[in-house]
Amino acid sequence: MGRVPCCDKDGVKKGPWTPEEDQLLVQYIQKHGLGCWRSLPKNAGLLRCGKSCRLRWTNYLRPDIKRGPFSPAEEATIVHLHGMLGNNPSKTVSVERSLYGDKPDLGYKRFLLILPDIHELWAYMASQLPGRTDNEIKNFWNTHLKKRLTSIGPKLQISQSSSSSEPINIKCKSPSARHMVQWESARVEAEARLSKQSLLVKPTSTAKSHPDIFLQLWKSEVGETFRIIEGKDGKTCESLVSDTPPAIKNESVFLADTVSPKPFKTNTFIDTTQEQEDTCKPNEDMMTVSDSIGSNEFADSTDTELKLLLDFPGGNDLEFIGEESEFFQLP
DNA sequence: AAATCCACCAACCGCTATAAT
DNA sequence: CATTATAGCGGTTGGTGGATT
Repeated sequence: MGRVPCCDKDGVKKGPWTPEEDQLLVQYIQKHGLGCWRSLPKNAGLLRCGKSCRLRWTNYLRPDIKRGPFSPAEEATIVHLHGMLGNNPSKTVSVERSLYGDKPDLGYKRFLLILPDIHELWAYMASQLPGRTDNEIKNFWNTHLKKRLTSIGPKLQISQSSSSSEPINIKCKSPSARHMVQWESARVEAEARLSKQSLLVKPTSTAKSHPDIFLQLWKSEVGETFRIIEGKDGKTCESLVSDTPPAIKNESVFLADTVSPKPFKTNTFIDTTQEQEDTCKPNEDMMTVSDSIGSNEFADSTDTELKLLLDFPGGNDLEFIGEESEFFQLP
């Protein structure tokens, strides 16, 4: 029963590929096209397993791969997506909303507008950066961007007193950097809270089968801050969603303008003491809400050192997303 | 000049979902 | 339906080359 083995493990070469092996692989694929990786090594005269051939082709030999350094725009995209999504592979967004019993409302759909349908982070980033592979992006993040973000950490002025119970004061001049830090803080915090709650609350069958962390986020305080946002004209988010398909890009940009400032303030204080005490009060606001930031504030960026990494043309955090229509497909 | 350190990145590993038998 | 291979993913490792001591 089942399939025959893909290749016998004995006699399979490992390690770096030689130019001769590359040539054999490329020539074979050019002649026969992409097909069964299992039979490819034998047919191409390679002493490699099919998996190794596939990886070599996917990550290095593919003709549409863009080599060379990442452009600032590519860097910014990676940083921004990583800031929004993190790199936890468990953050799977399911499109099968019917699984959840309670039907998500329109506000939730809007919430998801800025959270693309991610199944795999690096693969998704690769899909947003034509010519780049997930492996390349992952390497670039691990060796360059993570380090740079760490090194500029002090410039974000995320100060924390000696007591861990003191509030974390985020003072970041760049609106986009602020937005990213704020979102990441909220996301991490919400995850921590959900994690704590999952330990405190008896697991139910429905809770166990709740794989969508974004739905949980939406139902948490973070989502709350999105749900209760008032638009510029005083309407709520939900009320802004029409039944007819909107001009997605414009609406989403507007969403970014209205949503990002409201839940957070310029100096966002996240009271960790309060957080520890409030783990069983999911409905209380955990964010200090202020109206001190509006879309106008996006014009006052002076944080040039962060700008390259974190900002986008036009000063709108999510404007770059507008270039990719895939972002705005409703789940 | 030799030894050591460090950054980079290709390749591997282990895992999961899906497809084939 | 059960079993097993395959494809594809994120995380990690290890070789290589340049920089520093």
